[in-house]
Amino acid sequence: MRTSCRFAMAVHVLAVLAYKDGDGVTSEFLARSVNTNPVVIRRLLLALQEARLVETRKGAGFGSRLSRSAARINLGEVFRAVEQDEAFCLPRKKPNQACPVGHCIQTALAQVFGSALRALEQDLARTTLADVLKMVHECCHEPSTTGKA
Amino acid sequence: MRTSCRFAMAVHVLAVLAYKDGDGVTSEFLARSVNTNPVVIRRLLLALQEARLVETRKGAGFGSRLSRSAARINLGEVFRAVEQDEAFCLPRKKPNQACPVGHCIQTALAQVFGSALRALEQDLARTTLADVLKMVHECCHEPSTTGKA
DNA sequence: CGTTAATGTAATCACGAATGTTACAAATAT
DNA sequence: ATATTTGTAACATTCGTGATTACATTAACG
Repeated sequence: MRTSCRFAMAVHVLAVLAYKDGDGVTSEFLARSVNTNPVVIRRLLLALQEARLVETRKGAGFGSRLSRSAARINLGEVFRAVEQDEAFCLPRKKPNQACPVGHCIQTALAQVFGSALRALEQDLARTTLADVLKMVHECCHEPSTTGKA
Repeated sequence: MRTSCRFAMAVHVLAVLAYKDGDGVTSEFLARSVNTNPVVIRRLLLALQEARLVETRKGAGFGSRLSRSAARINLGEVFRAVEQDEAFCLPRKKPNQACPVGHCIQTALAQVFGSALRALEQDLARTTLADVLKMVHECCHEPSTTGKA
């Protein structure tokens, strides 16, 4: 399985917004933290806006901030906001409809995929953005960051 | 999220082998059902062989068959056999290490991803290849396949 | 107002991963 | 031996994604 990086980037962006706790953060600042282009960030923010996870304002001195507290945003929502298209993909070419298995397999796979996706989202929903922020803080305050690994 | 098609193809291939119940099936036959090239199938079969899900023999009149009964193969195993590399991907470029969030986010994400992957595989493990075969049969024997939906 | 700072968005490029294809060596049944 | 089939290398093709540039739009602030 290969996911797009959008989910990872989205969590990163939201973690920065949580870290900045209410201050407006520009797409350029976010881009420097993620190490990418501001336009990529803005595209991502559009999806997060639609899902009502962030609020964005144009104009001097603004940018984006969380629209709820970090404790009330879970990663299941983030996943849905950002990976709306089908998570599992089917082969490009349609299977051979003359073969009984080829004719029916996609229906069967749809069921399997649907269930797996629900399980995935449910697990993600158990972690909130506040949990992520806590992990970040713990990692930052670790005494030795110079170990060999 | 976008997965490769390998998992879908693998389930399709295994379903055909289950359908053929013990007979040797050639990569060419499988390729016709999946509607792809035999070499693609053979590459997939290599992974399934390593995972001890199928047995393959060279030579005239052979091919591949399941190495266990369909009821004793679950889709979690198939997923692991075929999607061995990291399911969730991180951005290509490393985040800005000077930013506290950028410095720590990957550790946090690794935990989140690990848990989500386990949940995904556990859900897949609840379905066996025999279940898939049953779904295929049910779909084939449905009286009306001509409905508008 | 006009200036400045920011987002929204279209168009296009670049890159990487996956699949598709061809070709041929190696193995095995008959 | 011959025919059949897999294993595998090498290369082409396709496709999705991220990166980049450019510019219109919006909004604060003097």
